[in-house]
Amino acid sequence: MPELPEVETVVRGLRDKLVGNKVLGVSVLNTNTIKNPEDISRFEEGLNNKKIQDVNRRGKYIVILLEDYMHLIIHLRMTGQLLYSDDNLELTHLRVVWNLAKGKLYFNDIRKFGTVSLLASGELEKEKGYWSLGVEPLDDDFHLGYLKGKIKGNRPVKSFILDQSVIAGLGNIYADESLYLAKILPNRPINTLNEFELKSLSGAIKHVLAQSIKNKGTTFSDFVDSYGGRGSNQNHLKVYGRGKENCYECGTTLVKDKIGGRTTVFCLNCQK
DNA sequence: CGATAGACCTGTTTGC
DNA sequence: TGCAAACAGGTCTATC
Repeated sequence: MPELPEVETVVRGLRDKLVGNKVLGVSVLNTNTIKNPEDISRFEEGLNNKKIQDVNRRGKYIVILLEDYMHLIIHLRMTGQLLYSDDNLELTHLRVVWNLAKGKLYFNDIRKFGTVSLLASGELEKEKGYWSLGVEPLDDDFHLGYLKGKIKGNRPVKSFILDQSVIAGLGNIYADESLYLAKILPNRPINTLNEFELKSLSGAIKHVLAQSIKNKGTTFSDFVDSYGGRGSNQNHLKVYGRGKENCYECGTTLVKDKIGGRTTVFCLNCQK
């Protein structure tokens, strides 16, 4: 479900409610949600009476920083939801609950793919996906030079930009949208893109992500913000989910194909 | 090194 | 209508 804009929307909603708040206790309802289940007692007790100092996002990871440099690292994967409420919520797929001095934090996840781990500062490399993340695409250091430095081999440009060690937080929706906006075919080998195309691509990625954050993310079915609200960016998508429909720009039937194992939609006329 | 398939789960949509 | 297959925003691992 959630890519960078959705995770950013969740983090922005949580920050005010969590920073300065304090963890009183944790209930784990599905042990497999915890990344190191053998360490479950440490997870359940390690946060008691710890103050929350900050709530941030890195790629698609949510990072909650607590006293003593403890990091609560949460990945929503496909259907995870992180909800805050002052009242008791009845949730059908509840996996973890944090009891706070004020309110509660709920991790709800239909498919159980989501993960939560508790790590000290010196242990962050244990979270391999987190540790090896590439640049934040909305930061200034995501630019032509960065992309050129990352290019090797000839894999499809779509696989390249979905690689989290290249661009942190880009997922299937915004990869397709960015390639459409940049007018580049998703199966183009990455080493055939010229500088102009790489520049348009990085610009398109920034534009598409920023627009979705403004719209509070894309909601098809499961994504909600930290209060259960839906995003509206699904009303602005140009290609994702529109296979066999007509291109808004030229009317050509959009093609749906598999690239790098992921469903991909594009316009054979607008994209070169 | 890269590409591909399968695994992890549950719910919804599609196709015969 | 009914049921089985296919599919879904994401990673991780094994295998070639």
